[in-house]
Amino acid sequence: MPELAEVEYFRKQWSVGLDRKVSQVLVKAKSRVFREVSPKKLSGSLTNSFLRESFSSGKQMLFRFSGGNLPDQQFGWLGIHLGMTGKLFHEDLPYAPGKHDHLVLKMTEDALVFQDMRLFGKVLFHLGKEPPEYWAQRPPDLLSAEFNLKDLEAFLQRRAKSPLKAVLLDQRRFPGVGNWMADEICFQARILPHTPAGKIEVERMKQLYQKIQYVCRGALKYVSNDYGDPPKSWLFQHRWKDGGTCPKTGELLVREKIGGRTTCFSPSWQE
DNA sequence: GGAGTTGTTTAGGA
DNA sequence: TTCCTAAACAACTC
Repeated sequence: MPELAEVEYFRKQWSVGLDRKVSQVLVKAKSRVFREVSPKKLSGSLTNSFLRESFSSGKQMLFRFSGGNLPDQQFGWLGIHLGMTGKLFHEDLPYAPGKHDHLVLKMTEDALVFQDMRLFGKVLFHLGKEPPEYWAQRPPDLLSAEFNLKDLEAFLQRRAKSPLKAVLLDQRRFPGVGNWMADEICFQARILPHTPAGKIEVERMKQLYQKIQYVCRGALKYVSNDYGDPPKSWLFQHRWKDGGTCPKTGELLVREKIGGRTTCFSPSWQE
């Protein structure tokens, strides 16, 4: 379930390859994950290069390579989006790619693997001194100072009629927020997910702003290091199946579709 | 066998 | 035009 913190967890799985040489690049060339890039160019460029650095921002990851076949003074920038079921992991060599492994970087001692069962993920590649354009234009991180209350307010006004839940899933403003985080934010801020974004009053807006940061920080703390779960006091632990109860009131949680996505909330707690 | 699934893009309707 | 919803993408599990 790759949202903000899961993406950060997966990014770190490839850190064993930092400053190691890519001895071989295996690609499943016809895979849908290469729909926006030439797998040949990617594997040719990265073979014999060194993994230097990695970044994550929202649900996007970027890996920087240099040396090897790459032109002098230029970097290879490998972008990965995990979609619904993508994962990054490392395995000891020798490693035989499985059915859903689309990209494998064989390093000195490990294989760095991108696996994706449902193929909603994608691979991007850019050659140049600077990161690719789409990376430069990504929206501000929710835990950065650039994400402020005023902008939040303005954005909710712009989508005044949409349910808050649907608005929170918009990656252009809430990078990294996925289905469970959107529900958790509504739960922690005590706002019902169907509430039209334009109908949230000033006090609750402040609460919402704080809880967005609280949920992002908590998710990173609990999930990004070892893929652990958030605490029992979070909706997260109770939301996945019918019959779960609210950790605040003990009442039955409600599950329904909002904004096209399964949404879980506690009616009396979130009023 | 049918329904549901953690994400994003697009087509088409309001 | 603008904004929103539903469908499509694909392959698994329950």
